[in-house]
Amino acid sequence: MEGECLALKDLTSPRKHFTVEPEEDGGQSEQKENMYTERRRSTPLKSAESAVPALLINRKGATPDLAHITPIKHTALTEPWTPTANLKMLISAASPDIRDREMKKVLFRPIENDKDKPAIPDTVVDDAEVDDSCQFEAVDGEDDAEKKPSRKQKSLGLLCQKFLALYPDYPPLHSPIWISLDEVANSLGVERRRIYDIVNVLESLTIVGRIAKNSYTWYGRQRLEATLEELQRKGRQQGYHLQMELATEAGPGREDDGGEGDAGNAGCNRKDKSLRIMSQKFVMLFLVSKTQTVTLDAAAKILIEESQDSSSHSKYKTKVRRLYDIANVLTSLGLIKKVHVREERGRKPAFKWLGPVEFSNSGNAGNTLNVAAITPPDPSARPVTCQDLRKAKMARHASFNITPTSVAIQRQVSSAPSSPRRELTGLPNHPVDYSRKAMSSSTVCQLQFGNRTENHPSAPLQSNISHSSSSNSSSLPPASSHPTLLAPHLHPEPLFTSSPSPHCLAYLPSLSQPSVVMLFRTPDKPDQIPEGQRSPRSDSVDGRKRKRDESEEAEMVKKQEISGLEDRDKMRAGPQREASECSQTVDTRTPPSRPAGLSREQVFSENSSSEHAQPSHYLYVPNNAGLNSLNFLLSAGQPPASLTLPPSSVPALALPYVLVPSAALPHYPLVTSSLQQQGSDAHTKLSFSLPAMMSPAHFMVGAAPYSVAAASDLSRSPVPSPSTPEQSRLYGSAAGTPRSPSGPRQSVSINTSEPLTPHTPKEPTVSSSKAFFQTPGTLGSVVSAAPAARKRGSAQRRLDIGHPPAI
DNA sequence: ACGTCCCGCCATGTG
DNA sequence: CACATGGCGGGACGT
Repeated sequence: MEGECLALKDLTSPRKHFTVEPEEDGGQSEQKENMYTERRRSTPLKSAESAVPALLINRKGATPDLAHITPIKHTALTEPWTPTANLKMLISAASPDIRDREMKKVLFRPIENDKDKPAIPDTVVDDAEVDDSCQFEAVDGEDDAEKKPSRKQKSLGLLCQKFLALYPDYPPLHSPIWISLDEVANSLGVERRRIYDIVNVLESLTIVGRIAKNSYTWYGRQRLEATLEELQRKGRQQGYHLQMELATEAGPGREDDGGEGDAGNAGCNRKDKSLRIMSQKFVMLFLVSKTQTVTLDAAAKILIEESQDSSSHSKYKTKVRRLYDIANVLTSLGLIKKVHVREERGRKPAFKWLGPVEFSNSGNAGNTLNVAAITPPDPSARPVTCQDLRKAKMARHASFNITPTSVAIQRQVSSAPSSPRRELTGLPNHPVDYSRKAMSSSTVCQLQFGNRTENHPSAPLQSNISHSSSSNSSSLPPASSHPTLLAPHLHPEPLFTSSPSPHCLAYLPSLSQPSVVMLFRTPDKPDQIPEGQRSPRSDSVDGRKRKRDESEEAEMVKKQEISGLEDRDKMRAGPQREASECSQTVDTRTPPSRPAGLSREQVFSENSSSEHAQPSHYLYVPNNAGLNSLNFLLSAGQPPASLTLPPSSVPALALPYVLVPSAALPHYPLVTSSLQQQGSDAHTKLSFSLPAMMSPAHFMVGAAPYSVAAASDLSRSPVPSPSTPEQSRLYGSAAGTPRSPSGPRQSVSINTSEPLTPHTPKEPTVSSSKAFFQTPGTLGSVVSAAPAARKRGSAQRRLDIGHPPAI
């Protein structure tokens, strides 16, 4: 026993955390509870404690128990519990160094980062506050553990640290580490209930994957980056960034909006509310946030359907509670830290993201990248689900709730590590890099990025939305936004899968800051795009597209189901890979000025050509100009669109792309439409009335400094609209503006008018659009399989992947 | 007094 | 039905 325990301990704590942490912490911390920092320290302590056989033993019983318990899991590896030893081994094998470094990084980073953060427009984060502290007491050391652990000592954050300490951040790929919840609970001396809380959050980040009933596989941080990237993508698709803005700024009240119709979403199953999902959503908020700081309040509101109504007040409280649980775990992971944001009203508790934001993943060369890489890589990726946001918003009307959709969340079960992931981001080496921040500030410009594309059918599938919702638009406030479509995928599926987004973004780094080029690709229909772009020829046809889409969807659906049933991993892998192409397109460097656009465009298109994925439209934002000046390049191909377009457009046919001044856009009304496709989905989108545009998928804006731009993407909707070509949606969101209070962005409307573009050097803000979003989840449901609905239960997920719970 | 959030009841799911 | 999960919120702890 002891040995065992010890082993664990050893493994865990010692090396990594300790060393590093202490140092840092000391400096800063003040008090907060669980910071990762603390963790570091605490860990040791804890570990000690826990380590101490006594503790464990106590709880659970004799050592034997432990033995019993444990055995199971590790077996896989080789030995049973002794495994601890194994673990150690693994760990060490894993390259402790790396881990350590990482840890260090992490640890340190935060601090640095914090400082960086510039002020934010609206909210300011107090740096000062930030501290991490370790307070926990780390202090006490060892012994006391037994003593009476204070409440803090029993905190989820600490517990999580202990948990994390048991396993290597980067376990060897081949040898999976099995985790038995019972064992862990025993070893950590806590009730299983608590372990569930931790594991659910970890699962949401693909740090662990569920295998079966009481067993999980430990993935460590290997997949983390990919997962985060995926979450970011999804978050953007969902329009969370918009929401964030709204929420942030606006007070309570209005944020909403949203939703619309889909309605569907509602399904709130247990699962929907699960910690896991909530965790993903919460993380998404950080990833799409310009400031990377999310207040609890905002998060709660966004995550709740209704924000704060009175009625919902209790909900709000509950949500906040859960967010604390999640935050504690994330803090332990070193992904966030607690800060306070000053707002008009006063200060609010908030959390700042310390993890990577930009995944540059891809960074690779520029562009390209592999999106594919991204997605495919891990199977495990988490399913995400997000959805809800919109719901939340929508919530306002009760009506929305009505439909539930199912979600299909299935969880994937385990995913095997199967595919080799790509490195997307360089994971391999260093784990996470938190560097991004730096980047943002300094580097800036290049964001490269990737894009992904995917065309893959899968996406479509997901997309489906409930029909019902579709109608929505009317229901909503006009403005609304709803919609985006988002991909339905969201939820249920694993991120990856869905993820592949349809669109590509192109970011042109080269441009100097100010200028940005956004490429929109139509997600859905890849086919079209390519064509259009390449040659002036028109493109095609909507009809065709649609069909395609539809068909694809159908396929997708099937796939999903299947996959669900089987393995998600597979799914992911497959589909995703395709995506990659888009990314290529961009070059990093493109010429700066706007004009360049054309050339680039082509470039892009070509690259992308590979599949369909090419961007169909480009949004070019000149440096100086703000959104105002945005020009849209539409591919000539677009069908109808051209017509509408203003002058420039006209030529469209002839030209591959049409540049549309932003100014012109206004003329075109934005429309939200929901489309339905075949039965299944309806999407709503925002678009200009112009036909032409496509739906863009994402665009990125690069701007300068600070980080990242926000991107928004849109979703994709595959569907062509029935009648119109509305393909385009816009969104706008751009990044950057610092807005302060400013604004009101209109929701839907695009930013065009707004200033967004410019990212100011300051911070990027997101743009305005808020809009839409929809619930992802709902959509996801696409599948609709009805059957599942009730399943929601936890268990099910694993097992059932396939089902959709729809409600 | 208030922000956090532990604790564990008990609903939901599963086998 | 027993067991596994995990939503949920009362109310305690910390400050």
